Amino acid sequence: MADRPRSRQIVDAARELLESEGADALTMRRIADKLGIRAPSLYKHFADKRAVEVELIAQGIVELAEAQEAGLAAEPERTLVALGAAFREYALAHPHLYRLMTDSPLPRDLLPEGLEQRAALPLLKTVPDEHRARAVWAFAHGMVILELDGRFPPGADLDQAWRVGLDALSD
Amino acid sequence: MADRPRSRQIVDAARELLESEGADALTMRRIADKLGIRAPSLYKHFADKRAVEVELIAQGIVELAEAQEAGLAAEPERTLVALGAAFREYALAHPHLYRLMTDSPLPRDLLPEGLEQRAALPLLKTVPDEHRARAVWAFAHGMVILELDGRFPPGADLDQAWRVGLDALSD
DNA sequence: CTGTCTAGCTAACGCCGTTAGCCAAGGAGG
DNA sequence: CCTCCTTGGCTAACGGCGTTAGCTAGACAG
Repeated sequence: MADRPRSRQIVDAARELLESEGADALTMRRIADKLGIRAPSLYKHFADKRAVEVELIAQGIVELAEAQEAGLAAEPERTLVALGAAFREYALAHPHLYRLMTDSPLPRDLLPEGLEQRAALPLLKTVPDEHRARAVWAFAHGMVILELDGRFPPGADLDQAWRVGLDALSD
Repeated sequence: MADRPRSRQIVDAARELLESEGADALTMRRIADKLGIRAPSLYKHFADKRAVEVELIAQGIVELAEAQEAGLAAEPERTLVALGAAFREYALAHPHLYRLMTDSPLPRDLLPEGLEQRAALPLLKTVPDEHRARAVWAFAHGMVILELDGRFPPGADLDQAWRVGLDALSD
């Protein structure tokens, strides 16, 4: 269902709304408006709003993984730093999407099989120990989401915090 | 306004709803129901729903700081471990409140003066370097929110991840 | 020609936060 | 004692939300 052309258009419209105006703008009526149809018609293509969101979440997960892989490829030494930089850069470039991806419990049953492992690959390649990898993930996610939410004091040197954190978690 | 007795009752009702049924249950009508009044009457006490939420957020910040201080006091060695344990314990005990506290950009202008510094004190006492302190905060928040959102693989040994992370960030 | 499926539509439901406007009770000042 | 103002309720309503029910125009198959 989700790969029919109309469904793609719906997801594309949703993504545009989300990225340009944030989560509040992501409503069924607004999506339909963009396509020149009425909101109830969307339900011919998706079971509910959550199903549309899940598509966006899946997109985000894939793109975030790709960004990390590209970061690794571009800077084969200092891999953890490259990984962290790519992670942060993607999140800051797509703040609303990143928030959507992480705001709610992961809808595992609705996501494509294997997506989760795929997303974890770049990190696990760089940090083979699973416990340490989880610590790095938590650190990176924490840094990004606190930055997105403006929780650090204005003017705080976040580059430095990233450096200190990744350095400590490196060895 | 917020310290008048009726206002306290409203915040108490809101907190009960939030903690027992989650954010979806935190509506002006549900709050009013609990007090045997109608939703519009709440606006005699609070400008809008966000103002009620801000009270809850302020409560959470204070309690989280107190929990960390108590944790430190109980285990004066291995301070970072004590701090982390207290942090995690509080968040897991009040998942919906913790989420409310961290889901949105911090409403600095609406919070009592000095609250933010107060909240940071236990950590800064333990980790004087501000950059390292921020890294620890990000790690702790990341661990907690990923755990609350069920993002770690089921069965993952999170105690171990906490240990590895805090140990790495310790020195 | 007939039937079925697709993808649109309108109308409506029950929520939500919020506003406008009314009113009863109580205390303050003359 | 009467008047006036403030406090804290109320009802009615608005515009938005996700969603459902039920209808229909068109394409396409047998």
